[in-house]
Amino acid sequence: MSRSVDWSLFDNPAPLINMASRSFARLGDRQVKPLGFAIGQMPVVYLLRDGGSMSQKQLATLAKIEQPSMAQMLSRMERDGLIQRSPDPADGRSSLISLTRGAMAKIPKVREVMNAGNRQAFDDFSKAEITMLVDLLRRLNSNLDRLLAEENPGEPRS
Amino acid sequence: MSRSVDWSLFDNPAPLINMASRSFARLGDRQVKPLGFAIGQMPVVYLLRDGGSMSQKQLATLAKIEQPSMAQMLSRMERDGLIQRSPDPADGRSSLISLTRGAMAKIPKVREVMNAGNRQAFDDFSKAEITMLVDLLRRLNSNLDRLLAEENPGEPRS
DNA sequence: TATTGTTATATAGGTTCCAATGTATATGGG
DNA sequence: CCCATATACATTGGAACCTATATAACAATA
Repeated sequence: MSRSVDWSLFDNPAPLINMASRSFARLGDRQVKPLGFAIGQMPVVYLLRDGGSMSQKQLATLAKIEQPSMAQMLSRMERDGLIQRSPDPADGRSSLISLTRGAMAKIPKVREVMNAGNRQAFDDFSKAEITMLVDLLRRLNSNLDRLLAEENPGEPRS
Repeated sequence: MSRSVDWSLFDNPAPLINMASRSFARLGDRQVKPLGFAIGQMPVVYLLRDGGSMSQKQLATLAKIEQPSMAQMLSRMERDGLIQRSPDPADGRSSLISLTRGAMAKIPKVREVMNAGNRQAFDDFSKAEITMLVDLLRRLNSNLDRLLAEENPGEPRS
């Protein structure tokens, strides 16, 4: 009677993707937490890694998360001494965000552990298989973006 | 100078998977919210869909989320009239969870909209490509599980 | 039976996401 | 110059995860 109970629950792409996403997050958090970072902060670190600065809006757009999520994350990063804000001389509403020297100094180690973790996760994958996976995921994401944009009466275009 | 800024951020599998997971969640939420469900509740609905009942622990294990996450979700589902708890006659600590009649009645429509959404997301994918994607994801998940289990001094085996 | 350990839930605290809304600064047209 | 609108950011509230503990019932044993 419990024949198909826990079978097809993880046979579809969506739950598998959700599962992988959570596992990556847990694993990544373990890797970068000793360095004082969280996994969700990686896009910000990446975007500001060469000492540049940009507005909260830019960061949210490039990292593809909503502005409130970015605002919340930046306030935690500021609290933890990872970023600093300086008023934008050209626009009184916005401030320019950059990494602190302490955060910059830790970037090499961050790259290192992240790369190591990635290698392990794709241990038995051939280069072709990784390429294939990335390609399929990119197509899937573009489909999903389209669906989200379509059914969202919000912003048809800019 | 902004040559590689927003390029390689989404070239690796992990961020692509995270992105897809979030998109699926948003899309799924839109689809099942009119029916009174949330996307995260789908595993519970699936596991109890034929009127059976099980403990919170079983649900958490089968849905592959932690027990506190399940507890929190079940309390929301109870609040929303989707599930009911009855004391387990055989064990005073646990209660048996089952779907309410109202929730059961809505399952066909849930299946319908979920299937439709899935079809759209994989619109331009061949059957072989979906199979390939599922296969790659399953392998990835098993690698990730292994990594999480290894580095976790917590539960070696059960 | 009293102690000790295990198990099922519950609770607390924190992160990352979302939607919706408020606030303050720019900006462009009358 | 003033007002309407657009924009940048902040705030609120909620969902779905996590880790770490507490509580209470059960189970095994000394």
